[in-house]
Amino acid sequence: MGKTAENGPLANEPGDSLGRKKGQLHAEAAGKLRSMILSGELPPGERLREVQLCEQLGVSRTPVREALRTIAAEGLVDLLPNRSVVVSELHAPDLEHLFVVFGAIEGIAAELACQKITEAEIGEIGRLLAEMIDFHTRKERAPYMQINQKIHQRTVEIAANPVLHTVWQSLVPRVERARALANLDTGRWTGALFEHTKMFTALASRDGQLLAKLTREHFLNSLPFLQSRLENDD
Amino acid sequence: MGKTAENGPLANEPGDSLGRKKGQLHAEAAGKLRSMILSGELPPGERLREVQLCEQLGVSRTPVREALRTIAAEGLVDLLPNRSVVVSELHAPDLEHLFVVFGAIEGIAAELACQKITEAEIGEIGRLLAEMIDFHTRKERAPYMQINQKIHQRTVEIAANPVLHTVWQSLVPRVERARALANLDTGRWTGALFEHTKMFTALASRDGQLLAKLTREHFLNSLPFLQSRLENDD
DNA sequence: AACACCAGTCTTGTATACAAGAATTGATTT
DNA sequence: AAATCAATTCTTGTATACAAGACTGGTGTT
Repeated sequence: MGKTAENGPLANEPGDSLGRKKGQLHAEAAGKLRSMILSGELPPGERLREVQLCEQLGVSRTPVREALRTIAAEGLVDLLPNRSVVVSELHAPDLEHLFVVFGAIEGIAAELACQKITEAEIGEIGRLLAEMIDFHTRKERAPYMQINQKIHQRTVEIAANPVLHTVWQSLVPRVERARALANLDTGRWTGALFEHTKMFTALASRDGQLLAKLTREHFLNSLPFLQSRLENDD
Repeated sequence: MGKTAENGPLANEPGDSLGRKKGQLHAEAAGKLRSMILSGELPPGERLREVQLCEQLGVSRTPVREALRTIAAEGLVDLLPNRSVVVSELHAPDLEHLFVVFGAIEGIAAELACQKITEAEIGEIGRLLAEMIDFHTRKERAPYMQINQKIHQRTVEIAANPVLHTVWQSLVPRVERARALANLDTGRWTGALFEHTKMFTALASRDGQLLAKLTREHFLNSLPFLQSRLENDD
């Protein structure tokens, strides 16, 4: 009977050389679910049955349910009362709303970051950008996206405004999901990279006004690619 | 021993004339916890023990834990791994962070509202402003605050961006609490009112840039009054 | 043949039991 | 007397059991 959680992918074996912390299965489950949704493995509209997720994640329903609450608050899934939870849809009009707001948020972050950034941090971002360019030339999309995300995250951290950080965090999963789609277009991918280099120049010279403007444009430029892609799929 | 959930405050009595649906205790618990935190009943830094919350809310640990995950994703509490959940802090320095972000959010709302507002809506806001001025001259602060809040809310609604609306709603309770304090100062009260009239002029002439600027300033001007007041209390 | 109704099944919602990780207190040692 | 360690207690993390609400398929009636 109880064969559920003994050796699932999240279970940490005794000989786990990574020294992974135990506990917090719900956090790990939330992470897993996030990436499953962002990767498209769980497409929009998909009904998520709890027991099925339990089997896939190798944990019981309790952490799965808690994880679902977490990602529901992040807007990745919708909770239907007494019915299955479903992966939330990404409609084209909603996307414009999201990107307008998110661009503005990152714009504020950009301005604040320019005021507060240190030389060491400029160097750090520069190294990340170099890595990202590298992955782009090698056409390795997954690592590229990871570094891209890291640059945006570090910028918000450097802005050093916890309220801003919280708001940003609440929006970023949805944006991340959309961005994953957008960069499937190779032309936009290169364009986005070019914009990033311009943004770095503005950051390095601490031109907050310019960086904010570039940041807002960066998001608005991605929008049409996303929207056209959404129209095809859904 | 099982006396926990039979008659807690969340249990819906048979004679409940509201016809409230059963189930969804976790959602109700989340709502209760939200208002307890926003009202200050659960002050920042407070350690939340699950069983204690269970007794207060009259439910078992399962919905309480799910509710905690929800409001944690909203940033109201911090989840310490294997330790108690604590209400997230917000002191005087944080207040500046809050107002910078909130001012920017309302600034975006202002710009969007200027693009979309109808003549009828301009009239509506104008009437609200007139009412507010009336309450100010009569020194009736509570109704003044209510109208004030209504004007800001209508502006965000007119902006017609659901993402923006959600973000705004997540921040407004904290701002509202702070604003209640700030207007205790009569000088600032009059100043705020004057700013509101200028903001209305900008809105009526659909000058989004100007309105956004005035809005941001409106919040920044309130800040010093609040901060001095917080230093005394906490 | 179409519709309504009922039973069986599936899925979620909640409570509780159990285990493991922290914190605390008291005793023992130096 | 102070510090350290051990044992108790407290708290969180996870699994499972049970109940109640939705879905599905089939049967009977019109």
